[in-house]
Amino acid sequence: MPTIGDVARHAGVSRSTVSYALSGKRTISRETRDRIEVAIAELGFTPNAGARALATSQTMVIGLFVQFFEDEFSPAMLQYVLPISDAAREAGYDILMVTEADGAHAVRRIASSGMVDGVIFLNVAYEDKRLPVMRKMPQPGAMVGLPRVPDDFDVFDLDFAASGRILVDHLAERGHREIILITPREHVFERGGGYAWRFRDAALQRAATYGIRVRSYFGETQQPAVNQQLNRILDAREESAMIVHNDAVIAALPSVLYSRGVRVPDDLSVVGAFSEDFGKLFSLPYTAVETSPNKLGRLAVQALVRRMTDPLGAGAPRVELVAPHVTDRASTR
Amino acid sequence: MPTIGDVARHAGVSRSTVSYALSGKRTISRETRDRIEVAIAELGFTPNAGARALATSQTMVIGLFVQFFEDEFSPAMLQYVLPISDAAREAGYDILMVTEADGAHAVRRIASSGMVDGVIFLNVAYEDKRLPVMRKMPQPGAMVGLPRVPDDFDVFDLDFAASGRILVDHLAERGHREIILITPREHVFERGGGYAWRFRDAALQRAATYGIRVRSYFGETQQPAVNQQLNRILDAREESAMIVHNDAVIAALPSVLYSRGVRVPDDLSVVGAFSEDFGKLFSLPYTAVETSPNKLGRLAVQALVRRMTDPLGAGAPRVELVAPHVTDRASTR
DNA sequence: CTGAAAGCGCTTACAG
DNA sequence: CTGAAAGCGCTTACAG
Repeated sequence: MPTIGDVARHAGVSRSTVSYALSGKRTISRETRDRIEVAIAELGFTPNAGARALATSQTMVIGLFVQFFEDEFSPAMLQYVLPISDAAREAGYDILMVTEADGAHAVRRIASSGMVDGVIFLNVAYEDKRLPVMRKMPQPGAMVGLPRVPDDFDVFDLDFAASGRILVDHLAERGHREIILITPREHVFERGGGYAWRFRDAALQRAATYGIRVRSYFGETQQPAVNQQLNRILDAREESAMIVHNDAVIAALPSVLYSRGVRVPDDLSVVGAFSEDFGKLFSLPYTAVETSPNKLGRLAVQALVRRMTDPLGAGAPRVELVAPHVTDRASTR
Repeated sequence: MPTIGDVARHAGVSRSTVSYALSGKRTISRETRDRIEVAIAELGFTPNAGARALATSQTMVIGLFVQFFEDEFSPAMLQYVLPISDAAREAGYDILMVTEADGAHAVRRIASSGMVDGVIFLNVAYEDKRLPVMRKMPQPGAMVGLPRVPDDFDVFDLDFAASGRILVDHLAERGHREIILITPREHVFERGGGYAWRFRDAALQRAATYGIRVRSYFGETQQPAVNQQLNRILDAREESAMIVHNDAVIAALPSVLYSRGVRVPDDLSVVGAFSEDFGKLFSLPYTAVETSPNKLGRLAVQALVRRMTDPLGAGAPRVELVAPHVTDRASTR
């Protein structure tokens, strides 16, 4: 591969002049610039990224730390990854995607070796092991998911508490007095998936203010357990409505209801929390809180880019809980 | 961040000695090694990746070029990404994931700037624009998907022709004489998604040898078109069996069949082509050719790593079409 | 067993 | 408007 020295020789100028022509950081005469451009084109020159990174202390790479849990439903994650990748590219960054099981270890390896200018953590837990490690690193970080101690980082998440309340409100307004609530798996609560209890606790509390009775179940995540559990729950059902905060369960719901001959909303009102894309993927005809993975991912990138390019001007790190928005698909009565 | 010079000073040795202690490329006395280890631990030193890359011409990063098409079903892609990421890490590599729409342009940018030691392309088309660009680059590449001209690259794909045949055989053996075949969208054929016609053409040809009549449809990819089309097809159905080579259609099939009261296999035999994980995700109770994204991804990584670490010993690039394997889920009669 | 020095390919003050 | 030189943080022949 040709180097900047090859280009300089070819164009009959110094290496620094080529560099400045590339960066535009000082004015170059018309003829010199032309000669350099010709040389670059003829040699097919591209600056070496490693050398540039070494000289500038900037890699133009963002580390994206993905965390896959067995107790979660995998397609949900991709919805964050793609928009983040696209938004990063628009801002001139590439994505180093890290899926290592030991997230904390990976963070240390990647960040302290200077492979990235900043990091984004997906699926941040209440007590996330990656955060204390990252705090010691010089790069900034943006989180998707609300940790117990967010300080130092820009944090973005859906307002799950408000989401739980708004769905209870939706059912309460329509006269429902008894509701089934299906939450994430119990293990998600135990390992500190904050979204799980923020949603559930707020929903239960709100229901209490209406005097609504809620029967709450920890939903399954793997087939065939999902269908079996759903059938058991429906066998014992006395409620007129159902709130599903569990991706695997809501994805399986249409076929289970079909097979039982339960009609929505005539026999049962159903609401959930999932993104529009997720709903399309599984053809879900249910009114739901839009979880906005697209928006959250892009917000994280924007905040991170701001902080990487202008550390001082970016101000104090902030926590932004995106307000829920209900997409009415007429699945309640 | 501390540098190797800081470590050397702290340990009272030269920088080269620290480097050799790190790499193990020459013997270091017991005491020296201990002092260096202490210094590294106390300072929290990690070698700078950019500097190392510059000195060694090795980044220990693999470029993963993902291509999302609107006419394909997105969750399928993630099934390749994860195993590839895991396999790469096991071999000591990180993954730079590139989702840029203009794949050819991205390849040039990433490869010629030396950001990666090698590349993997997913979802390779028959005439893939990324390949001619990559051929001019010094790094090796591995493909998932069979291009028209594979030379220079290691290529891995499911043997889609054999897959089409084996499913026809499966139905023929059970006495079916009239079959519905649902293929990928027409646009997939037009833009050169080779897997589409390799499967279809082989299936049609095999069916002809049995004297089986096949009615072939280009399947839809987006709801609600998928369900509408399926209902139309089933309204006009005279066939006793169905081969589905279309992710969106097979995912939607259970609920459509439920809603129509069509029982599998009593009323209709169904076979498909999808991975075990995909089947679980959508609870698909259908006999199918396992598409083995896991295996294909890992094969690509292994071949690439071999070629990156031992360019000469790796031998000539090879094309490996993985033989199909049918997972019987008792959906045929 | 260890060190001094050159070199990887860039960028950017310093000088003119 | 342009160039010579130092420096980024490593690795690795060369020397002893």
